[in-house]
Amino acid sequence: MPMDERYEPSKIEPYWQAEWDRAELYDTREDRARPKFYVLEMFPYPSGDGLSVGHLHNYVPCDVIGRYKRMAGYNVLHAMGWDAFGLPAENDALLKGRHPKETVPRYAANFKRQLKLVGCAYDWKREINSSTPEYYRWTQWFFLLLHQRGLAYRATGSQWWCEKCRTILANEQVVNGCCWRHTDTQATKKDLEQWFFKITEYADRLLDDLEGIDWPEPIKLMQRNWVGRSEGAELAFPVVGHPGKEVRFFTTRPDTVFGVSFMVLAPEHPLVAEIATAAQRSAIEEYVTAARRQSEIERLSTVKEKTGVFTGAHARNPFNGKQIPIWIADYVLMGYGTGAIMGAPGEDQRDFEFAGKYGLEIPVVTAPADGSAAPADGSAAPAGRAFADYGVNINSSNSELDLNGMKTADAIRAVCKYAGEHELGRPTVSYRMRDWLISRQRYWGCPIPIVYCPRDGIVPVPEAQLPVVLPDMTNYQPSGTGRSPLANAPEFVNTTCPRCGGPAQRETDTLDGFACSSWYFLRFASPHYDRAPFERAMADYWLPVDLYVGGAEHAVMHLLYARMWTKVMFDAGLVKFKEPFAVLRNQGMIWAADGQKMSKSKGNVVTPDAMVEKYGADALRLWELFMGPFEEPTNWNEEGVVGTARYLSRVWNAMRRFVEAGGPAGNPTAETTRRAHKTIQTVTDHIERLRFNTALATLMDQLNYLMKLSPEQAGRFAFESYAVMLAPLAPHLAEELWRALGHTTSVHLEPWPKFSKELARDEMVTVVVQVNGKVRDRLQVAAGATAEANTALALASESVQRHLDGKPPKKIVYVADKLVSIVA
RNA sequence: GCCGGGGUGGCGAAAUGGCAGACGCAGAGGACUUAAAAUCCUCUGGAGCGCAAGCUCCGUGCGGGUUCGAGUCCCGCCCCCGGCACCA
Repeated sequence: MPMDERYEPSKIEPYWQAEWDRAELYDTREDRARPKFYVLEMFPYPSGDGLSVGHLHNYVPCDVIGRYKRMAGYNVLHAMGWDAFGLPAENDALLKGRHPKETVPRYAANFKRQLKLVGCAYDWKREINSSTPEYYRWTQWFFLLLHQRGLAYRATGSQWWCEKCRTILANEQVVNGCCWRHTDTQATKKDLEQWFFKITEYADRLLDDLEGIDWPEPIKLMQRNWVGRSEGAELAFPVVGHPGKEVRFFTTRPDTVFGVSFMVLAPEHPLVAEIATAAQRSAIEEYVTAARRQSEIERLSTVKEKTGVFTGAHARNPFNGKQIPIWIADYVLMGYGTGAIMGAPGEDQRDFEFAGKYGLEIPVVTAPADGSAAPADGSAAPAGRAFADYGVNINSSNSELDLNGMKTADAIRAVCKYAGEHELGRPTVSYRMRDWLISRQRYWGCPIPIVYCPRDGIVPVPEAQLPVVLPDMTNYQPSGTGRSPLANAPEFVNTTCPRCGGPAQRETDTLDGFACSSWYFLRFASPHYDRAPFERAMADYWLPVDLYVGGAEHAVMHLLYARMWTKVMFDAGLVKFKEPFAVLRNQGMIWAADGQKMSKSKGNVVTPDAMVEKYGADALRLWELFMGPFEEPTNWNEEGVVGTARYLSRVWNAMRRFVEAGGPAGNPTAETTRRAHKTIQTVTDHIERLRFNTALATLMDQLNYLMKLSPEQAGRFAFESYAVMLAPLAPHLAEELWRALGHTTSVHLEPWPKFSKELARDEMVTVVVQVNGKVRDRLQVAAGATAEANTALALASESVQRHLDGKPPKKIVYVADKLVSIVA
């Protein structure tokens, strides 16, 4: 078929997109003779702004992998869906006065149109939307599963609250301690009964199973730090004058127990009210109120000076009988450990600062193990800071226990043993991670399938009655009471108890959006199955995900929650894998040309629509791939698209010249054949390793080479394999080239080209000759030449002789086919 | 403050411890054209030497080190980006 004189993407791209749809080219096939490959990108929230070229830096590379794997012989599952519940949609709805039920599908349709516009190949028959009853029915089902397994419970949690909005605020809606809409109104905390998932029960497994998955190390590290496992001891000191009352606390350094000079309780600690003396009461109350106004990040800031208030009460350290003051301070959090600590200022920098500020004693009980700079006995800490490292105990003994001279690790064991024998405490593991608060006082979310019955209490909605449908409210403004807008829908709230049939009320909170995204990867395996969240056989076949791609901003929460749910499913016998994502990669963020985040308000958004119109979808795709390493962030630069568009034009012209010459088998030289095979080898390797930028550079290089040859010299193999390799990268142009080469089937059904290692091997190599570390000559020699031969050639070089200047070589380093390094 | 990732031409970037700057953008010169666009060819890190082919020196944030050889490994700094957690 003859080719047009010029490459005009606007003529060919819509044609092939329609053709692929018609041929159902990207429908998932389940050919059991082929291995499966499940590639997935984190499903997006379909915003009204549509996709930017920044988003495509995730979708285009995944599309390339999906297309490549299909050609390489895999059954590929690659589908797309919408994470459509949540705060952004609800805010957008309140702002524009349009119901999310109407806007979400419209926005999603726009995303879909844009993805099709750039030629991304998804199996759209598997499209899912987390805000549809067909989907969230099963999110509710999972809630019931967790509830049934004792992993969902109710407890008090505090939430930010704005007195003017009369509504709950998300963390991100609190700016400088005030409401985002009312910058003059201090946000306060409101206590509410809410639902939690017991993710802490999975803490150790979430840590241990990181070992077996291929994820970026920084992400694994962030997860480990988030879980924050630490080993230590839980001890208890009795409160003086309050028989039966004690301060229980966790410490990682029980060895420093002889150096405790005070205790600190979190301001919220229940013991505070009981033990505070009358004289201190008002100061305490004032401090507690102030502490509750701060965000956690503020409270935990290291740059801020430590503050606290004395309760007036004392505790007795049972290890040495000392009476020590009990304080409260905001640097101790109720949510970690037991909400209390022992103050060992000689060995903990925070305690050191606190003791310094309030004139508390600073005993020293640990000395450096090497004996250097051993602090003087007594109360003065050395060098103006705590000695927090492990060392050797000093000043640490009572009549039964003598730690002096013991190394820290041994002293820890000794204290734990002693504490156990005297019922003072026990070794404990503590975690930084807290349980997952899943209640949201919002309208646009998945209703929690729970009913409150005056007779039967908390009753889960039976599975057969799912879904609990989100009512179609016209007024989803905040309720003003702190409850979700659903509380304003009596037809929703008022129901009958599933157990006794009597009048009852529905739970009005909705589920955290992270619940929807904790299982969606399973839904794609059987998206229309209506008897369970997924069809077992399909899940067994497709899961786990072979390549999961998304931004590093989801390093912790989403990925941790999805991992936890998967483990719950495993425990329930629903799936046979423990980890949902075998391989994870993070694409680099694309900033706008001005280095800022692309956003409509900044007016720096570049849309795929504009780029496709100007340069074509293939050119845009190629620039997304070529602009830099896939995992590195970079700034958008439109001028680069000119380059990839020009490259595609050159491909077109080269192919046209070849086809017009009759597409000859030709008689390529060994070198030309070698280059063709080596190109396949390199491109294959680089795509496998997600190094799309260098894969493309290799193809550009090869094109430059082919253009210097006549069609006869280049030969058919070079051009055919070239067109096939272009298929995942520039899918529209590749179809056109393939057809021009005389084929009648889609290039996307072709097998990935094979190369011969034998033929790809270099015949001639450049051996670099160095004298004293500087390059002085280059030898063009046959690959595999002997060390003797190459060394002799190197020494014979005129330039080498000149730089040796008559001196005899002292040493010669030889690297086969690479280098002769002469040291004179 | 802590943790993680970076710093290479005018720009985006290449480079298993072995030729620094592949590939592209921008720029300069030339060919084609009445002209322009498009396309094609040549040059393009800095300094110096040479009529010339070419040659020499310097150069991967800064300062040290290891090595025959360092953009790459080690130690100490500076700057930028991301994340967050004073976690007892």
